[in-house]
Amino acid sequence: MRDVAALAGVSVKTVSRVVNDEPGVSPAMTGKVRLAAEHLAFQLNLGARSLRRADGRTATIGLILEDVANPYSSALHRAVEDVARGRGVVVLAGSLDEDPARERELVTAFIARRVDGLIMMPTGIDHSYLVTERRAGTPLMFVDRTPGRLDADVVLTDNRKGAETGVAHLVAAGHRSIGFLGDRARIATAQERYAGYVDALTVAGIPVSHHHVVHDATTVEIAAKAAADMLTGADPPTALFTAQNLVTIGALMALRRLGLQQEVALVGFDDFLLADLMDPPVTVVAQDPHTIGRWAAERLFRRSDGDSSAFSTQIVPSRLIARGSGEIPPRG
Amino acid sequence: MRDVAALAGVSVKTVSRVVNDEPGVSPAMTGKVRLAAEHLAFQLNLGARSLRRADGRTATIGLILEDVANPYSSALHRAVEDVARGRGVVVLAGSLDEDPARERELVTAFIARRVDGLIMMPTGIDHSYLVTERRAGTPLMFVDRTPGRLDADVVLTDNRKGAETGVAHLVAAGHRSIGFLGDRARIATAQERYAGYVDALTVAGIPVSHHHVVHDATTVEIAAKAAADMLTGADPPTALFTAQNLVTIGALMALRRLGLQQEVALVGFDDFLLADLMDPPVTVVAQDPHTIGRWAAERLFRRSDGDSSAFSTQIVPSRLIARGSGEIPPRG
DNA sequence: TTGAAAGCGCTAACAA
DNA sequence: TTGTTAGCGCTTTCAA
Repeated sequence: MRDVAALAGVSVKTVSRVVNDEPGVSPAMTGKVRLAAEHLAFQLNLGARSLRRADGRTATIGLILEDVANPYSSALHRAVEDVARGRGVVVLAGSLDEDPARERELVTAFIARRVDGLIMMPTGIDHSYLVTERRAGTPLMFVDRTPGRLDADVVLTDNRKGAETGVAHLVAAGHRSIGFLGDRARIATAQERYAGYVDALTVAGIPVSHHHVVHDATTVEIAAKAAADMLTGADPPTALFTAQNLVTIGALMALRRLGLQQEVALVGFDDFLLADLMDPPVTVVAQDPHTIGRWAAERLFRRSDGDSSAFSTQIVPSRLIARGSGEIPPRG
Repeated sequence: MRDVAALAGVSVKTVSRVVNDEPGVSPAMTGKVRLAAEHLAFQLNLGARSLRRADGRTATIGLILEDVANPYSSALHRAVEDVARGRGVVVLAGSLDEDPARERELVTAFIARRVDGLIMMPTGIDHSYLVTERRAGTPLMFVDRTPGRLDADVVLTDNRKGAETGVAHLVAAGHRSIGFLGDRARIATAQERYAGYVDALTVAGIPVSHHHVVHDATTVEIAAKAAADMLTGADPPTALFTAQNLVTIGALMALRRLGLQQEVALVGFDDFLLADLMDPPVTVVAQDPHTIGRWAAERLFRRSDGDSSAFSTQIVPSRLIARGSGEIPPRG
């Protein structure tokens, strides 16, 4: 910038004014400065700007996801990017892998770079350490899960209601014996979805059979094994409700191997690519990561703009998509 | 930092030394400083550091992808993140959407934040504008596609060889009439894959029939329509080679609708989630986005560390995964 | 082993 | 309308 000022024969402050489109610079000056800037391929240093500016903004936000490569996280990422782009803000992204230590590392790394805000899918049970960052002026938004020991803004899927809808759909098809397969039971979303399953059975007056419930199916293989065991054991269910993506896939593999894919009904929580090309096409309760990301980003920017209303939880509705697997009637 | 110094009763320089683990500070001083820093919840400002430091490093790199939400891009993203994490570097990510203007915006936004390097999937035909940035000291790596009008480091899939392998696999199964469906023909990767298709046919002594070749199937629907037209037209092929992910899905939809999924062989370029759960499971030529991302990041950091060897192109091999659809023999 | 002074590139506050 | 001065938080340089 000094070089530009020298070449244009003006002061640095004038260059700064032109670069920032501040009013009160004569067209002649503006022209000279622009020419010189062009000539020297001048690139504004935003780091230096944010160091000096009163608000200290960096026009950068941090996004902490379970894994940037998983479909749900990356769809959310894209939605956040789109909102940020509209404000000239860029996104630092990082992956957690369900590791609270990694979460803290990422928070520290992003705070050290003075992000204007942080959107995160929290892991672990205690997020009280974040009050310090928030007090220091960094707005926080939590997505997909509620933080532990911290009152904050959250955007969530209606896990319980969604699961209830999915299970009720099976009940409506005539099923009275519905198996539940869920992932890591310590995760709040998994608990909510199980609660929704119980709700639907309760409403229908069906008792919960514990040999029809499996938690902690943390991988596709474990889920497949659990589903196969349930389906080949005594008193097999006529339908399955799978509470997470990978669990759904595991169950599909088990059904396929047993040749039961046209016999046993299946509703999965969370949509996945090509679900409609499976045989039969898979009925799911679809989450809406795009809306979750958009709402979170919009709210974050409102906070950043000074909105200091009370913290709140926004619930993004899920949607049942009937494709075939969930409409199979119980075997006579 | 000034506050920490005041509380600890030392100079800012001493605090700086402790924070940066510089040698030559007495344990007593170190202890006092750490205590004060802890007490004040001191967070180093990396922006200020990089402004002052001789090398100007920000410990941040930029990653410009086709779309952070697409599976190929996001797998690559994750690989880059993993390499960066090992060096305490974070990743700014952005989506291009095949738009050269957006590419320039992202480059400008990242350069303004003084990233230590840039990894990008280029779009458009002219990247000569980047010589300025490179001369200013920002190393550049291109992934997936070759930049236009710019000599640079590139990491690519062996598109031509991979496509040839896929088509040769169909030839080996006895097919002599193999349809080609590709996406946007102006993209270099699409051209390479088409060249591989021609190579395989040429090697087998099979002439290329132009009514068996469709380019510019840019959406799933267009691909499905093109596949259906080809399969229901005069002289339908007994096998299909689809040169891109979405094209493969379109073809699968067409085969399904026509009830030909067990009759017509299919090999697709690029793997996709659940390909092994389709009926029949889909044979593909799988790319390796993880390796592409890792190599690109490793090379970028070597450049950043001063490696000034000649620019080079690294080719990441693809791999044929036979699952069923590609092994269907031609109809008698 | 410790610290004082200068300055990275920019903008706030004020002066001309 | 334009410029001068100071200083953001840190590291470099050099001196004690």
